[in-house]
Parts: sequence; C-alpha cells; structure tokens
Amino acid sequence: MAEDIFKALADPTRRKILDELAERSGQTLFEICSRLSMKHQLGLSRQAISQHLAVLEAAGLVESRREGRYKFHDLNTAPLEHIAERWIRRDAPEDS
Amino acid sequence: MAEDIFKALADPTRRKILDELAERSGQTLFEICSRLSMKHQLGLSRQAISQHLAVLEAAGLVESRREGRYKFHDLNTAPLEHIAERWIRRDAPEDS
DNA sequence: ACTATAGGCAAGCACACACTTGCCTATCAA
DNA sequence: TTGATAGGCAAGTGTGTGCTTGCCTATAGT
Repeated sequence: MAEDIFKALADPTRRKILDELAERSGQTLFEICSRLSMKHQLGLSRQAISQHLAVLEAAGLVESRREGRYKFHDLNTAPLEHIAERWIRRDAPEDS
Repeated sequence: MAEDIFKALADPTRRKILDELAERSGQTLFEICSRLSMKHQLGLSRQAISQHLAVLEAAGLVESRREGRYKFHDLNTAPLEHIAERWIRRDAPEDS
C-alpha cells in the first residue's frame, strides 16, 4: 500500500517519468523513452522504462489503457494527496 | 535534496522511526530501539537503528541534539510539507 | 580508580533492485 | 503475406543497501 508508493517514488528515473506524465498525460512507452532521453539525457533502454512503469502502476500512480497496439499511460496523483499527513500533525494550525 | 528525502522514506523501518518520533519527539537511540521492538516486534540491532537515523538526519527529517552522553532525536516535518506538490497541479480546485 | 551506560566506526554479508540482452507476441500498413 | 512498429517476458549481471558483528570512545555513577 504505502509501501508500494514510497518504493515507487524512491527512484529518480521514476520521479522523472511522473514529471513527464504530469506535463503531458497519456503517453506511450516509446514517447516516454524518447522524451526522457531528449530532455533529461537519460539513455535508458525501452525495457528499463517499461519496468519502471510497472512499478508505478503497481503503486497506483500510473494507470494504463490499451488501444490497438498502443498503450497509453496516465498519471494518477490521488495516492500522493495525503502521503505525508501521517507525520504532519496540525494540532497547531499554521496560518489562515 | 529531494533525492535524500525520498530515499529516506523508502524504507519501512525508517517510516516507523518517524512514526515513533511523531508520537513522542526527543527520544534517544536506545529508547527508539526498545520501543520499536516492543510495539512493532522489530528486533533490530542498535547499529541498524543508528544507521537509519543517520539517513533520516541527512534528509533533514530528523534533527539531533547532544546533552552529556545522551543524544536526543527530534522529528522535523518541514521537508515533508510540499513533497508531492511537484506532481499535483491544482489548475482545477477540488472543493471548498 | 573501576564499571556501566550511551553511542560511534568500520568491515563483511546477503539480498534487493535497476538495467541490459535476447527472444517472442500483437497490431497495422504495404 | 511480408515487414515495420509497439510492446511483453525472462534470465543474467552488477551495484546499492539494510543489517550484523566486533571493537572503540565518552559520559556518568560508585
């Protein structure tokens, strides 16, 4: 549960994938690959990205839909919403 | 920076240490050890916890102060505040 | 002084994990 | 059907890391 989310966020490449999907949701594996190598100089193999996407999907951070031979990946930020509330006690309201 | 924080949060034992410090800040290494083994059945060595605390401190999530032969550890939730805002775009206000 | 407590340092081990390579399947266009 | 594109599966490799063990330092009590 939370274990999967934190493990998924632990890797810098996976965080960049989330960045990429946040900027433009609904990309295919090849799109993510090429844009990561363009913008971030990340020369990773297609399988590496594919495995990262699997981890992100297992954590619920990425959802995928298949259309023909394309598989589109969408960002899901819902699991991130209250991830740190576990330790942040607001017994003293900060402002407002 | 963010790298250290996510790596620190990736380990379940470290998250339990944060839980423990959130519940009761200012504990020593031995206190954390014994309470982890009591409440969570975590029979880890003192050095294991010490190394975890070093990782948490490097991430800025834990601060320590030395007094005599005691070293007290305090939780610092500041780095956690906006950790997920990187991906959560509020271009559409959710409610309120 | 001696002893016990609180903690630090460093080497070693074993497993997890990021990444690659090679091969296979499925969809679409010619 | 043939070829090209988009993707999947599985085994192998190497580094990172969580944890242990053993020894050392420092503070406090007697």
